[in-house]
Amino acid sequence: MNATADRILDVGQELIQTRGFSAMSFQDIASEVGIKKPSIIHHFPTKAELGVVIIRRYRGTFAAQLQEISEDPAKSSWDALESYFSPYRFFASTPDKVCLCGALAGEMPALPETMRVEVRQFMESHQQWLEEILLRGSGRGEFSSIDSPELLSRMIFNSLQGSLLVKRSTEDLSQLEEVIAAITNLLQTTQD
Amino acid sequence: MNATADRILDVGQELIQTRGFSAMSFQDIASEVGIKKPSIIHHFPTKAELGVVIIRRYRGTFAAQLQEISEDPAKSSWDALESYFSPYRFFASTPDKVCLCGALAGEMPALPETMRVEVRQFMESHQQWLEEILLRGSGRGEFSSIDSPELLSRMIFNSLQGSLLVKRSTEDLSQLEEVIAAITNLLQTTQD
DNA sequence: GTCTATACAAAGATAGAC
DNA sequence: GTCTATCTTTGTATAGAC
Repeated sequence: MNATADRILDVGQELIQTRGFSAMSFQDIASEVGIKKPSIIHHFPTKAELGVVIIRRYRGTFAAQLQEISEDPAKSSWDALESYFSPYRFFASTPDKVCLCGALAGEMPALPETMRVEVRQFMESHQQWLEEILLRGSGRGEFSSIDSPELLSRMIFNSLQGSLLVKRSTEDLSQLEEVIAAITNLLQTTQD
Repeated sequence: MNATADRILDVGQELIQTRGFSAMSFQDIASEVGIKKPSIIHHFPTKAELGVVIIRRYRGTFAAQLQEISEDPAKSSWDALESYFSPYRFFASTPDKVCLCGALAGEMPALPETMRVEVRQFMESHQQWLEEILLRGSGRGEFSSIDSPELLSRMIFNSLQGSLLVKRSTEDLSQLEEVIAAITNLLQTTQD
């Protein structure tokens, strides 16, 4: 049944984002969905395969959104950047939810290789997208002139992911907003 | 025996930094140290208590180093910042080692409260130390004038922790150096 | 202080009935 | 497609001999 499979993916993703892949079990998912453990295994034969499907789905929705944002002629580079911040803002508004791939990055050594590949691709595609937006915004004169978009895109990406990581421990939900403010200042006033 | 307890702490910390607290077991430590599981429990009755002692020790050595750095009259604010980057540089040079508390922050929801308290204090003390260095360096004219040291200290701290997190997934060890370069540029040229 | 032996719980996974 | 029942492994932790 497709609806059940979708529920399993939804609940599984939620649990990874709040507790982590290692700490999440088939039993947790089963209880939440309202079925038994073996029913999950019927849809996803191993935990690793379930993990891979969850990440692929997550990557897919992000990829579609990022493409839409960068191809929208009505959006300035500032708009594009704001759109990119949006999911981080959502995660930051919750006490313990983080980016799916940020959560998985924290337990890379414990993940099966099939999942590590997916996480790596997520990271690389996001950094590349950011780099393109920076390059474009700088070229159009929307952002301050940027010496190295590659370098700056990494700092931005790392600080966003880092904010979610640190937020979980300090429970200070304002950290992300402060990082975004710092990034904004940076793009307005400096020649990096 | 004190030497055994120290070995347990060393190996336990190493395993948390490379694999994570949940993924690490008494068995892993025992094998590495060369003793049996119950011998560990004789020194540290529960996994939570072992975790707390490891974090306290880590916090302690960092606290001593940070105090020494900021009180050294021979060190400029740039020197202090460079010294602060040093352990991150070391972690970044390894394929999968991260800051102990960065690793633990990734699994906060799965940690016992006694450990969460320790992690939170680590994060807060580091951000505060950075803020003081920024304030001092800005006041002395060593750094560019900084509008909000609190805001900037958070971005720097989050981007450093984020670099280690992301490095693990991309296996691109140069990420941290690029972030440090961006921070340096920022403090030299901009009024944040 | 370290060991053997064991208790107990929970994990991922399989077999087979319905 | 979902279930009950079970296997196997691994985890934390305890009891008690040496």
